[in-house]
Amino acid sequence: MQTLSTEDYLKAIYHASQSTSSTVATTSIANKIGAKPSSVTDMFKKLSEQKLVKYEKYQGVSLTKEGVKTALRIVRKHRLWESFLVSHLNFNWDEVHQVAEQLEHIQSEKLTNELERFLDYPTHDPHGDPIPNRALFMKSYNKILLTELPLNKEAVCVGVKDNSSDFLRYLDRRQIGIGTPILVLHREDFDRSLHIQAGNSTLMITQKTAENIYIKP
Amino acid sequence: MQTLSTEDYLKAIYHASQSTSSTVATTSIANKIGAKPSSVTDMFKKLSEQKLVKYEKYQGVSLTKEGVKTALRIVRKHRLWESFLVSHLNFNWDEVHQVAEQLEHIQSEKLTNELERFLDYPTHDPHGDPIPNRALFMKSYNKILLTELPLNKEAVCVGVKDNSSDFLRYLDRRQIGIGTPILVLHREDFDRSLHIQAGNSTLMITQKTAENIYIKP
DNA sequence: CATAGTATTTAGCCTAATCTAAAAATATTT
DNA sequence: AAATATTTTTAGATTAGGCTAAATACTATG
Repeated sequence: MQTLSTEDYLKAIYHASQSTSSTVATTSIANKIGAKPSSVTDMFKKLSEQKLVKYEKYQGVSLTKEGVKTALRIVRKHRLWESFLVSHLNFNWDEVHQVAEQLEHIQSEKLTNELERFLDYPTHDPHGDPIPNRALFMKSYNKILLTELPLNKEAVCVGVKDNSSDFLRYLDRRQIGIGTPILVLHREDFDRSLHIQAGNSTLMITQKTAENIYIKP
Repeated sequence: MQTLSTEDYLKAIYHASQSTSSTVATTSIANKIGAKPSSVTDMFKKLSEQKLVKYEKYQGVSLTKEGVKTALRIVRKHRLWESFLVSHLNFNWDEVHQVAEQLEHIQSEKLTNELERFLDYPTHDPHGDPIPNRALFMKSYNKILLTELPLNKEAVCVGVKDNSSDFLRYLDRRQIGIGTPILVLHREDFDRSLHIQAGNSTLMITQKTAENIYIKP
């Protein structure tokens, strides 16, 4: 049984290790958690004693098998709750994160599994991220960033990289969401901005926007 | 903004003060919370500084207006979540308490109010306890204990006093639940046990059982 | 109404999770 | 490769919430 804090650390390490092939650095976790590096070091030691991470001084951490499982259990809950908030409680996809951060710590296997059943076994959350099933297995689309999409090739938006409220509301205003069909009409060599067709409308987006949108051709 | 612990104390004080017309004693809260009286004294001081309770040494505590509001906000969430668990997630009424104890601490006005809407503004939880509305107002039936019901007077079960799993499962086996029509056929003078008709079946219950069932004539 | 018994508070200590400041190790640059 | 910069760890302190043991205040009984 974990404390709130250890769960937060495990989740942060899990996410950080998704983007780094090597071990996860103390500072990167400190930034995610909003704590000082010295506090993170302490926690690394604690998690290491519980055999949830592999930790060697000055060498960063990596999750053990058990650590990954614990992290995935939290990710599962987080994404199920986000789905519930959007599908049944009128939350917008930019409003769910903060509340799900609390709900993900609720301890009840039955609750999680019944929620999943109630939602009819969703495979992806409102941001397009895959939801681990009861066996903690998940399948993600083989998605690519919008910056990689060749001209005039049909594709569909399946996710976002940046989950900030600001970015999500920006996409709302542009009427881009999960499932929106997207076509790149023109790529400006000068600043890598794109003219795209999103749904019915034609619009221009910057490179920075394009590299935060996942699509499936 | 309260911590988990202060919320637990406020709720415990609220419930304790429902059955005591005077102030709430240190020991009674210690028992409810599962802490030592000395810890409770410390917390009383802390809550007093925050003006959530009125506390004078050796005289027990009582909630201030603000304290009552805070407590009711927690009770509201607790009972809404219990309702949700039973009505949509296949929980039995004896299984909801523990999970609701966690869910009641989730901070999001929107979540609470949307949950209430989703459940179609329920007025009572699965145990028959009234749910405070958005304005923290609630109306309870003018219920009485089954021990008070005169012979052969029609009544309906509207709540339970003991919320323990053991008692609730016992009632399940007897097919007594919220809404079950009840009629007292005979009262045994010797041990105050009752012969009652509950729904379609006739059965015998002890005085102890009867004094934990609320009915409305 | 004095005294025994119970309830409450005080004093001092513990643990988890944080912090700051300083020391040590690693990384980078010249 | 030495010097400098950055990252990480250590040491010691802090806060919230809890504990035990001892002191103090209330309550009830003879």
